Amino acid sequence: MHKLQQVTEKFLRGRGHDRLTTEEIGLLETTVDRIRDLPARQIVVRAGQRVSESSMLLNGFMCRYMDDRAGYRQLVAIQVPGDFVDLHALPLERLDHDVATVGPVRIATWTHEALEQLIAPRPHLTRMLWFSTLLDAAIHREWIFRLGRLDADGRVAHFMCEMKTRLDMVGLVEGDRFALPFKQADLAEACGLTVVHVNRVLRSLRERELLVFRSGIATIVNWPKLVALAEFDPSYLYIQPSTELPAVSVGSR
Amino acid sequence: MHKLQQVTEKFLRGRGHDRLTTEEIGLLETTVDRIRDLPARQIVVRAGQRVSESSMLLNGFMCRYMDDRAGYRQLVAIQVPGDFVDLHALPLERLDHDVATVGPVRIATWTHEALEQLIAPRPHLTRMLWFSTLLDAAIHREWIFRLGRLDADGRVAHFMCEMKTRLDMVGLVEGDRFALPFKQADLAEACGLTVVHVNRVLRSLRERELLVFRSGIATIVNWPKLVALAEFDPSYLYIQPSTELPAVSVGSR
DNA sequence: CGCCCGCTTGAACAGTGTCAAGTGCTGTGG
DNA sequence: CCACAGCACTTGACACTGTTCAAGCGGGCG
Repeated sequence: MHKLQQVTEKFLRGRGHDRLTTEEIGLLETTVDRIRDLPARQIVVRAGQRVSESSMLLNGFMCRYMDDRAGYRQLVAIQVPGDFVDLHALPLERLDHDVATVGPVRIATWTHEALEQLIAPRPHLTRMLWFSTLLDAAIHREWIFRLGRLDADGRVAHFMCEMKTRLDMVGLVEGDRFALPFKQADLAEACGLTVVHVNRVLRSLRERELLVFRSGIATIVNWPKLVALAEFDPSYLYIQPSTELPAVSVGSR
Repeated sequence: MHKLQQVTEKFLRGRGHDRLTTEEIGLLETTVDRIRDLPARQIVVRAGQRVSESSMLLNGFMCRYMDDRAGYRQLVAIQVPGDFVDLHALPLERLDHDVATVGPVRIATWTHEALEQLIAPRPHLTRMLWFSTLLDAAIHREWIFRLGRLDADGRVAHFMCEMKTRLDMVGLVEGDRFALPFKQADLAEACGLTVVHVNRVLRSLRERELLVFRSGIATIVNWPKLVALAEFDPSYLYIQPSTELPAVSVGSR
């Protein structure tokens, strides 16, 4: 039905020690329930809701977030192409947060029924999916660090370093530039800051010639300095050190 | 070797929809590699280190943390009795953070070899272990919310609400009091604050008659007000709503 | 053309950090 | 038994980071 690797092409690309087998890839490809396009800023899953399918993001950006009492959002995760967006819903059954698109996206969806049948007799595949949910957890931890220990400049810089590195792994960085369909308000929600202050931070980063972010395009101007400001160490992304992969450069440290 | 449920007694207690079978419990009990006592403030795993065993916390408190450039720590997780401390190391193989004891602890350890043999032919057990690592991820997300959206009072209050609720599930709350072998400096590291400010927050919570925390004992004075200040909604802890469990009260909302 | 949304800027203010000093308890050695 | 050292905690004064409130700008789209 779907060409081999059409859907899973970017999944776990460059991550971890281990790899999906060709058979596992084929099985995932053929058991996809459907592929859908969704518009920007659409809520896909509501917190507390029972979930019976999980999706992989093929194109675009999605986010997961929680609301505070005043209705302000705190993003708790960003998903980029190749990420399983809500695979954790398979063991958890319901989610503790909302899931929404940022820009327009294309997603592939599996029913939990199909996934369960697929993984039950396949410990290795199960392990790979488990691993992918733990990558998200590792990123969560780094976000805790970011919010708990970095100042505003560092937070925004760190966020950008992470995005650059993750997008690089799936081939979505061109030279020193990458597309990021975020408003300043979205950055604010990701970094625990106000829009006004994010604006000032971006100006500061631009004036210090570290990074330019304008109209959804981020341009890295001085990667080493940005990394230093962000105290960014990509080891939490579990990037495969050696690589027989198609040229996917991995942001230097 | 170990009496049934001696080790796993508190594991996943009151959590989630599903449950370990008696057989699975027995298998976990009999495959424990060893049980150890460790002193307070001992580092157990270093970030980046290859890990070949995972431990369940039987008594005491452990934490996971990351260091910033200046050497200050940011706690990214607290483990309480019944938690698998570093089970995520099984799929991840190495960890992106340090693991240490807070007070003195007792832990049970399984080799990854044993766990792998155990889970390979057992999809349901695998699922339960996967689930338990995702509970940690859900807590991570709530910590992101806590740090991103709450002020200092709210953060400390939220932290205390979470501890109270989690400890309640494993029977470690007596009335409105529970032991928490934390220094104010530890709270600071968990809440992204300075020690000085944690001290002021604790005074404020005490004076407002919400919570008293002194010499490692937390006393809830006004739970509803504390919960409100913390914007605490325990649904992220995936507490089992119905319960045929031995009387384990679950902090009211 | 004009409106709206996202971005930008300024000024005043609040919350938290920093620095510095001091208190009180506990354990230890004289 | 007391003195003292060390550590956790406490408090005050002040600086600074980030927020709040308010206003203005600019470009894309109906």
